[in-house]
Amino acid sequence: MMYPPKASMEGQSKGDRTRAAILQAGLEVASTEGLEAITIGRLADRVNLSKSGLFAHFSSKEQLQLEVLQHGRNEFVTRVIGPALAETRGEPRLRTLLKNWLGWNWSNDSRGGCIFLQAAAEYDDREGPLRDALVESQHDMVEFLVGAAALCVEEKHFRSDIDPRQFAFELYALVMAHHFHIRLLDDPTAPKRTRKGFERLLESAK
Amino acid sequence: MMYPPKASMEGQSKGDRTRAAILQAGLEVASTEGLEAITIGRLADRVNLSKSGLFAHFSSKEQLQLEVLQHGRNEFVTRVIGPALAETRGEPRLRTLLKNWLGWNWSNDSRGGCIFLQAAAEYDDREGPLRDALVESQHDMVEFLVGAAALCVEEKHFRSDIDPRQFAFELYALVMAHHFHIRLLDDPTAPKRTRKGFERLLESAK
DNA sequence: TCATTAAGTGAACGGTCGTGCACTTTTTCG
DNA sequence: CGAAAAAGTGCACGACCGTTCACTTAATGA
Repeated sequence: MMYPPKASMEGQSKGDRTRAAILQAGLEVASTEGLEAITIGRLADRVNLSKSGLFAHFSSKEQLQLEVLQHGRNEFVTRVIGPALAETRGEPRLRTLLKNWLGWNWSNDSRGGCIFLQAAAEYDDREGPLRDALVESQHDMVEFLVGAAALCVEEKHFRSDIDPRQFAFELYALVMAHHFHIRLLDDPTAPKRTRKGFERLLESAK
Repeated sequence: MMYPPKASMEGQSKGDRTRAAILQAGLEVASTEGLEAITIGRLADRVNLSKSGLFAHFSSKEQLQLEVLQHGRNEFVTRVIGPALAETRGEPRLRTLLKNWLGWNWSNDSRGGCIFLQAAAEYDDREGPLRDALVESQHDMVEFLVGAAALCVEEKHFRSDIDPRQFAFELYALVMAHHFHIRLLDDPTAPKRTRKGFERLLESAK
């Protein structure tokens, strides 16, 4: 009796805990460097496992990547979508969404990346299950934005002739530009510009 | 005397022609799959050379990538920036710029990619000469946009209180969203939405 | 507690990568 | 034409990759 599982880990076997640690480490790597940058050896070092020890948790590297992506979706729902849904429909929800979305990052340093935007560049030209899963997640994301914009129309926060899909397109555009300016150009004014663009977008929809 | 150089290639040695073919092939690969997807062997096959034969033209793979990126910059200037500069300053120049920008692609199929946006995702977290070169090119790009917007103010096409840098941010945002929707989501309405966003952007600046 | 099962290890495989080198072939030019 | 220089080849190397497998170690539950 040396290292009994802590009470806080109740109901989780050792394997489950290790698996969770792997997926979390994978998400961190994928968010900054991409899903293709995930390497069994590198990830094994990060969680203090041997290559084969880590590999044994998954049937293939692709399966590992798929589960990392799914973990990213879960975390995004928890940290961004959920808080927005808890807000009043219409404009307030949209504002909460953007706030949490811009704070959605994973790395330890101050320039965290987005696993979805990284993966989008990696799989926009490649076929296979990973691309399919990514496309599905981004389709869902767009549809959520469209729905959120449609609610603004419904709640009379927007004019009735506003096209929710066009609104969603332009909102996502701003978030992408934010990511680009922060991460590549290291531009500290990016959040301010993103919010300003957002305000203009809202204003022209009213 | 079997295969004399054609007259059209006058002034170019065989080595120069091979080099140009390599850079062009490299640009095609980099535009769709990224600069990191460039592999000596793959590129050698594409231009019918042996690995070492191709390698002999460059001092390292990194140097090859740098030259491919530079080739991309040159092509972008020729095909996008140039035609815009030939147009009247202000709004007409901006419209020409966007038109050619959206047509800026390199692949054979209908979903050509942009070497800069691909590379942005690849190097936004990595240090080194490649990132430096990319950042410089994108900095220049942004400054060109800022200048083009500033000319709109100067020509009284825009209100005098319009911030050119904010305008540039939002314009680039639309182009990024275009790329994303075309390539990942395979959305044929992307050009229409991009132009609609552009019109709204212009309208709110007048 | 102790046998059963789960979790993790280490070495090895075939494959691809960038790079170096000795060599052959082709181009170039006096 | 023929020699010098340029261009291209073939092979090998060390490093890292994903994956397999026989094995050891640790966790689990009756």
